[in-house]
Amino acid sequence: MPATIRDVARASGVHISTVSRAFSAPHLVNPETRVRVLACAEDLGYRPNRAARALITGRTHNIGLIVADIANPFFPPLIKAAEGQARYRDYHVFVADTNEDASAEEELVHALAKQVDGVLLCSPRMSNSLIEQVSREVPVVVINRLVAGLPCVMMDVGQGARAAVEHLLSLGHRRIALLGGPRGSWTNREIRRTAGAAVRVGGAELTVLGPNHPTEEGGRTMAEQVRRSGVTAVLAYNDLMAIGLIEGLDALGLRVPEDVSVVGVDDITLSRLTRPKLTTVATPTAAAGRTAVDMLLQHDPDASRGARGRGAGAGDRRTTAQVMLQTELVVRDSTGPAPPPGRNAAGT
Amino acid sequence: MPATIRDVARASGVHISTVSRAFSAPHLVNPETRVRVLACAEDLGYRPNRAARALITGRTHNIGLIVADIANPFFPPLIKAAEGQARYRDYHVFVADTNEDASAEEELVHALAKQVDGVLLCSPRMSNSLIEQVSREVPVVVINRLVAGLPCVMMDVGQGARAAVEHLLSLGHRRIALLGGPRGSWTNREIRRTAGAAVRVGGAELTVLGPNHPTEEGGRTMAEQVRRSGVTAVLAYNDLMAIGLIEGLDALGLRVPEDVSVVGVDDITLSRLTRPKLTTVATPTAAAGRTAVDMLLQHDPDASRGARGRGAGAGDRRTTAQVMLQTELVVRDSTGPAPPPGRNAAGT
DNA sequence: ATGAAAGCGCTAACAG
DNA sequence: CTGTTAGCGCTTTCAT
Repeated sequence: MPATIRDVARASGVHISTVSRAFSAPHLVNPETRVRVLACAEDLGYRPNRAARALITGRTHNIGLIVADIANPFFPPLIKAAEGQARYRDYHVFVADTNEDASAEEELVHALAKQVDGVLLCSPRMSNSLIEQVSREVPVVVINRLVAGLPCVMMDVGQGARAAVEHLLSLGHRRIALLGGPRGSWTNREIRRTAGAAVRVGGAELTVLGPNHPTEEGGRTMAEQVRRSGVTAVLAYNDLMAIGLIEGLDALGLRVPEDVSVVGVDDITLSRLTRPKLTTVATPTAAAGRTAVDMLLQHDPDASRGARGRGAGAGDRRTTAQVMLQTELVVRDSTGPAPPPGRNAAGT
Repeated sequence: MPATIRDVARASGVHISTVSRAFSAPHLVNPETRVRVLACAEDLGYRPNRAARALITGRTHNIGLIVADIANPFFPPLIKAAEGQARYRDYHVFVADTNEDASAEEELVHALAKQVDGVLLCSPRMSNSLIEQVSREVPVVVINRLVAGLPCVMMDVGQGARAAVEHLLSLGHRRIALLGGPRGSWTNREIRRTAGAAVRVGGAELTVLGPNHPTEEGGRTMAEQVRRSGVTAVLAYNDLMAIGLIEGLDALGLRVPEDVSVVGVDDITLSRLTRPKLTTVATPTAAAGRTAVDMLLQHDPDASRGARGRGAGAGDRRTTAQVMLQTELVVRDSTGPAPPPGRNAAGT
């Protein structure tokens, strides 16, 4: 039913290879012929079949985007940015949700491999060695993880966590808890490492609580343990957990920030809308999505448009870049001066 | 580099068509041969190339999902559910974002048409006639809109709006505002129609404010007008606007629900997390996503699994169903008794 | 500048 | 049950 290249050839009185060229190598065809062919194509509503083309060129003009949980508010802005940048470069994008399951990730890469020119792995839960392995089947760019030898886009949550801790120290907090995220998360390790160092430098004390499920629920259920730990401030793995924790603390009669200060990570939209507004480490998720797409498509031969590095420092060279995007501490209302000793209900 | 059907044929000593059958029509091949072939395939890491297969079968095992704004918190749960259901049926899904632009919608359908077996149009901004037109190029299921002759999945926001208004009336509110959404939204019309009727039945007064951009910002900027209108309760087009409005009212010194009651629509995750917690009309977005996929794939010949109607009433018959999913009023903390006359700062 | 022919990876009759 | 043949829609040598 849809018009094929043959229909266009017939209508315009040329051979199909000429029609083909009119689309994919316009300079090889006589301007007049080309105009005529294109006009016929337009008339018939003809569009080259990308799949058929891919069969022979080996390039599909599709990319895959694999995320742990579409409904986690961290991802949609990243997906949106990646999809936008991809389509700007004339690529379509498959989105797949793994439900936080590492084996689903692997299966998905294999299933998608033949249909895409590359895959974006967002905050993968797979092991590094598995990532390296699948990257031999299809080009991969990893987001939110450092994998040697592979192109990676990271956000410098380490720096952000340090800034957060220093902020808390400057407010007089001396007993700080880290509400950890999921096992196997690179981000989680980074936060833990740098927060640990910063707390040590400040001569304070860090209690690590976790690992936890990176959700609001995960945060809420930890409220009791936070209270018992006797800390006056908490740095959470992400905003969702921070918000859940605030709710949980509230239910226990602890006020934020009067009794306990809470800092999140990500700066999802939600964090501006809760009360108190959340102090958090803002991560450039949209930029990460764009940059990752640019890195994946960096060798695209027919990059007609948008080819040159938008998105911070993807680099034009034929190198396997590893990009670290900067983060920023956004101070809002969930952090405040440490309460005077004895005021916190700790342990009682 | 990746193994082809020919490699498998060579390795297992059979003709390629036997390999093909081993995968797509297993019952037509001798069990022993099949086992051997499958083993070789496994060894070589062979996977049928879906695109090549599609070229001849005409079915891609892909679907397209076109949404106005991935980052709008209403959509991710829908996308997640649709993607999950699609993959459960062994389909991959393209996701595309139109940035609320009708012409982008149309273009996207055309661009995707050849690569998918069908498209889900989520809350389309296109005109009905345009939708009908594109539906001749590729099968379409429409979500959140009624288009004659096409399969549609709707949520009964009308019923929900009525329930919301009745809730407000029972709290003593007599002057109610409707904070409208975007022009061209079917949902918006439904809410307006039924809310109008319910208010009339209750002998109260309805002020319509809008249309507005369906965002938090859209709600916030209307706060002043809401105050001037002198109403004691507001029904907003969606939760985002309701939350924005609450913020705006707060900035004007009006308390929710003491001075003004506010009801949203959608029950996005956020509405449980703001203060006050939002009273809202919960829409079954995940069910809508699943149902729409089931309707789209209803004639799938090789529905090996998940074929029979999960998802409310998609129906097995060869009909063009139009499904209306039920909504539910969730009463939380943003609604309360109407303030005694004179207490509201209206008009002053 | 254009046409002819071969073939990408696969499935679908049709024989046998 | 398995092999043969043709061909899906397109690009790409190779001629002309």
